[in-house]
Amino acid sequence: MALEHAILVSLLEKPGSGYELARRFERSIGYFWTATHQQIYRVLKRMEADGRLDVREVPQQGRPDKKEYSVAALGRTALSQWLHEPIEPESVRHDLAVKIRGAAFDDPAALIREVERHHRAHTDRLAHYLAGELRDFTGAGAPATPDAGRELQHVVLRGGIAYERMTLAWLDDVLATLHRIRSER
Amino acid sequence: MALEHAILVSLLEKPGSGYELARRFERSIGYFWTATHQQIYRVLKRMEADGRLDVREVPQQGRPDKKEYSVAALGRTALSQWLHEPIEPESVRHDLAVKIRGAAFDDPAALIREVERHHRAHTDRLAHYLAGELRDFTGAGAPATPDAGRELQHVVLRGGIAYERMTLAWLDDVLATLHRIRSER
DNA sequence: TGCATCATGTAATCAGTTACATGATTTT
DNA sequence: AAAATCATGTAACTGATTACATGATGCA
Repeated sequence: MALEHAILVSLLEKPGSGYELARRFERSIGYFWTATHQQIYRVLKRMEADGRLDVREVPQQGRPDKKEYSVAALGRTALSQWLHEPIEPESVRHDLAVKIRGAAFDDPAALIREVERHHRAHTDRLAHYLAGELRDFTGAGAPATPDAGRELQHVVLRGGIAYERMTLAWLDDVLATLHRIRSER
Repeated sequence: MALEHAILVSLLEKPGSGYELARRFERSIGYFWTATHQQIYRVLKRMEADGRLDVREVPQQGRPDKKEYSVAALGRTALSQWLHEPIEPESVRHDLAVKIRGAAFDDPAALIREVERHHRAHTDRLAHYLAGELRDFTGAGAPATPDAGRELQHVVLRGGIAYERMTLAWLDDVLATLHRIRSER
């Protein structure tokens, strides 16, 4: 269960409420782990009950009060322990690949639109990552000699960028293949 | 739920038993969708009850009897319908990236072994994919003018190869970063 | 004799998604 | 006046994993 660990990492980087975590899972942390607010609230509650997190009620003006979570000693040791355990290289789940192979039993040309849609989504995501990289790591405002934490954040972001670039190149390949199949029959 | 659809595609390519499907999910289909035999048997039973699959008891000699599943008319239309529905570009779940960011709060150097282990696993997987490509698509025994089905299988496999290559390059980047961090402090 | 392969399943649990629900404030 | 943002949750369901369970054949 890496959601708990992703939450621990995010709260170590900066304490925050369930709502704020849900935001982060749409941004930075969400580049490599997704979660909805429903899931987050449930897990936060459990982790607090288990003593992994501390909560603090923060009254706010002009906004509803929030519960600010931070990592307790137990949470830190849980994370440390997980970091020292080996994990399995993840198994892939790729719907679009299932569709592409399924298209052999249907109309392959009908998939072109869908693949183009995915291409646009990945183009957007890549632009978003690159903007983030410029803002946080390679731009004028970024520190010249980053600490270990920033270096690690950056290498993870570079992974996201490499993934999106690879995916776009592959989607080009898929589109070329679909066009070829359409013109051949 | 793409498991149902992955099963439909696999059974359209070739009918087979739950056991055989479980094998395939460790090989070809498993390149982009994983499932264990427990899951497969459960889903097969449900799909048969829903009329999407036909079953045939096949007596065997020297082996236990098996139930051979094949796609029924209802299954074909279900697949066709799914192929025409748009799906969301998948959300990523990447444990190792969580670990890498978490390492900032622990000992980054301790991750080097783990990353090296992943590197080896991906090297093996790439070799496996490349061997499959040579055997089925680019080698001497492969047909010179493949049909649409084979072309689509090949482009999916090329995606797997591209993914493994990208991952290996990124893991090199991660290792270089971890070594740099270790030597800097 | 013991291990690997073929073959099929149940039960319990955990993780994740979807739908429903509320209510204040701020911006258009 | 309506829509978006901030903020937190419950309930039901679906999907996935882990553990348990059985039994035959074939090979070393």
